Amino acid sequence: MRPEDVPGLPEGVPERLQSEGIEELYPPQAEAVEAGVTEGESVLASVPTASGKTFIAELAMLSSVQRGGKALYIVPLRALASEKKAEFERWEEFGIDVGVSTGNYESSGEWLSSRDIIVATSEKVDSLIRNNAGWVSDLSCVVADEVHLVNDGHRGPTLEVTLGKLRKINAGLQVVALSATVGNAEEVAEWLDATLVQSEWRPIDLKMGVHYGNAISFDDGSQREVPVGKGGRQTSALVADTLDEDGSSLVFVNSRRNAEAAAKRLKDVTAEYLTGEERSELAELAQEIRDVSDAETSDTLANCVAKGAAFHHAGLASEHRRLVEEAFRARSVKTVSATPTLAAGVNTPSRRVIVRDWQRYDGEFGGMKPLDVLEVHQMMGRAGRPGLDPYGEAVLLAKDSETRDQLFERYVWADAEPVRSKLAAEPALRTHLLATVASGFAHTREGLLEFLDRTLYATQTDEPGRLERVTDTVLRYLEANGFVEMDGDDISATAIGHTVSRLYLDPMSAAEIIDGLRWGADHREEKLRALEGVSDADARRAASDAEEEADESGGFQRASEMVSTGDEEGAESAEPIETDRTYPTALGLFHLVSRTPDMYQLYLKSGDRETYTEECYEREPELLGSVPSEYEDVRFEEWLSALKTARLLEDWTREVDEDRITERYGVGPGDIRGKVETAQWLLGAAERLAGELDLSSAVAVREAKKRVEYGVRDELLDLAGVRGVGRKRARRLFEAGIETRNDLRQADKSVILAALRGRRKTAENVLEAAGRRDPSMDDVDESEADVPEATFERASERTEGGGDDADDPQEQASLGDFG
DNA sequence: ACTATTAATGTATAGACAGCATGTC
DNA sequence: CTATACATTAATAGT
Repeated sequence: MRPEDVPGLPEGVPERLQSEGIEELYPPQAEAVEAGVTEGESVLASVPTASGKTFIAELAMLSSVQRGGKALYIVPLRALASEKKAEFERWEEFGIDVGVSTGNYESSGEWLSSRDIIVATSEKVDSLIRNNAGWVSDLSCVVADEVHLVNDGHRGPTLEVTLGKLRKINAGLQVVALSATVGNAEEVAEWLDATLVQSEWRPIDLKMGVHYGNAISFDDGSQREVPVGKGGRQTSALVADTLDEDGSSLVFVNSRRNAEAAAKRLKDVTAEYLTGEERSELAELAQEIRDVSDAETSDTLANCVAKGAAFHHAGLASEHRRLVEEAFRARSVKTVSATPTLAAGVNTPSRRVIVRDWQRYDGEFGGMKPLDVLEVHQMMGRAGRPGLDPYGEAVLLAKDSETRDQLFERYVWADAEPVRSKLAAEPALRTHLLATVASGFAHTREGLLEFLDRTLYATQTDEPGRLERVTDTVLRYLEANGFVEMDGDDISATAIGHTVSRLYLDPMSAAEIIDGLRWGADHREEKLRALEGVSDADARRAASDAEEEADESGGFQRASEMVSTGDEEGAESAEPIETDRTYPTALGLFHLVSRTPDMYQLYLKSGDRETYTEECYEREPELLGSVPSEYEDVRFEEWLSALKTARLLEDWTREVDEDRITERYGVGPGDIRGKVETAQWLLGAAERLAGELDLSSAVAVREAKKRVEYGVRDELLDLAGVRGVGRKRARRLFEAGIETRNDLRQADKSVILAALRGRRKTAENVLEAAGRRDPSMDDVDESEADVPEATFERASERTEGGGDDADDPQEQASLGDFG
């Protein structure tokens, strides 16, 4: 089938496709068109990765808009939203507007209702439905990308319920579901009332195989000799072998540490193959990576990248990830060792994919658990760059012939598992039942059950009555916590229930927050009294901490870090501002939101149990709730890991350097970012709840939220709110005597200029943002700045350990990252 | 006695969505 | 109840 044979497309589109080089549709695409995707028919396309699934969706959306409709494209990750948007924007010349809506980004300009194609995550769509976004009922076509994710226990139910709601709101809605090849595609298609288009066809051939001994055996019976050499490392040999043919490779491993370790080893392999030009290109990239963050991870990554290897995992800052992905696509980075992040994320094809680890530790399982076939197939599907490679190679590694046979059996020959709905789990139903009631999809128990009956879960349950039972349990929970009211058969959401639903909170999180804030209000006087003594104890502890660190640190670098910490915490004890004025304290609130099911908690390492047990009793007066008994193992442990998370957030708001935080909590820069973002969201929700329930803590919550947002102590809140001023500049200004926004308007310009390290343009922007009448720095003399410059040097040493020669863009990098 | 190699022991384990109101150099 | 890779430390062999 050729583009001009496709019915229903806007005029000019087939010509445009031909100019893009599309002469002939891929077989699955043609099949989808025959099934009527461009004529409003629902279709489930279950085909391998990278075989033109998105194009099927595009055809459907274009034809739907052509008929006067509006399309929604649901993506599984925020990072994919912008990628898809950019892809769809090439249709703008045909009068098609594209908009994006995710938690952190919304298309500016016109309202989404004026857009023809909207790209959003499933959670965002769910949220928009809960908040009655008008355009939702105008939809004529919805695309669900990676629909097999309904199998995911955490996020699957949202996709499932959202699709159900969209179809209920809009009878006759065309559903185009895109899925990897799964075991029960028919069943999924049936659920969606869609025609199934299933195919194993790929635009580039994929050879799957297992490496064992000195050769890879492929599924087509062929063999390729790849001797392991003296190092005995299969991965190194395979990467070198690919490089001999000028190809890149992607290595999937099962932990962050392994990803980093593998990259460190592989850099010695890749270094051999670099040209001089590549070297200098990579050196530049390495510097960019270092500039993203001053954490150790950043340095390690830069060192690897300089030699042509990289690692990729969720502990990296998103900027890091982007740089690595881009460099890999541009082929300057020769190999990337990655955790599964990369298999799910943006498109990063590679000549050869090496699935080194096919088992992963699973705490619940209690050991190493083999990965799902689907997951391994996703990784292997990254092999082969369209138009560049003759074929892709995906290789598993085996140490003995037995494992080799087992791997062939388990992954190479095997079909993917069936997709199974995870909707009947309590946490999922808690959220979705409340939302279903609150947004008026059902107002009786029967109505709820009827709605649930249309989900995938209902079509595949083998345990009749289970859904009904869990529904009743959840309804009782929601009623007991005051989120719904039941009057006979009638169920309605309370005011607070509506709020919780709209805030997109797990009702259990909301309950925890409300309980905590109320508990705080009840114990306010008593706790404030207990806190009187705390600032001294706190100071003593801080001082002894600093000494300890001084003892164990040798060498120049450590010593300088030590100085910075000691000084910084010393400053704190001199001026105990956090614990004596407000209640609840920031730590108390951080702990509260951290023990919520919406916060992914930090893992307690060995020794942490003791550390945080001690910390817990010291800071007990600040915590909003009574400490669980140490004998209640699980509850106590959760309490402690929430405390650890809270301490990380507290450090962040005490202006502790990023690299100190990563070191202290054993996390990466990306994790800090994630925690900060989540805390910001939850504190925002807490503020709303406190306001709605008339709790006096709303002000304290707001301040804690602001402090997390800017990453500063409270005395900098005013300054950090000025555009162009982040935690570092605010601190400098403050130390130079500029303490408020008003000071920025009034103070001597030379002082300000000096605090901003003599950067005139920056200073002007800052002054303008602060509303100063005469922001110009033209008449300010460099020499006048001499005296305050000295003041500033001291200030800089105090907060940053001195010796910080960072350029403006560098300082701002971390700001932008976290802001 | 001292270093190089190896064995024993310890340790840690993937990922990432959402409110609201505006805007980084 | 289940594993594995890496890092660190202790033990052993070799010089």
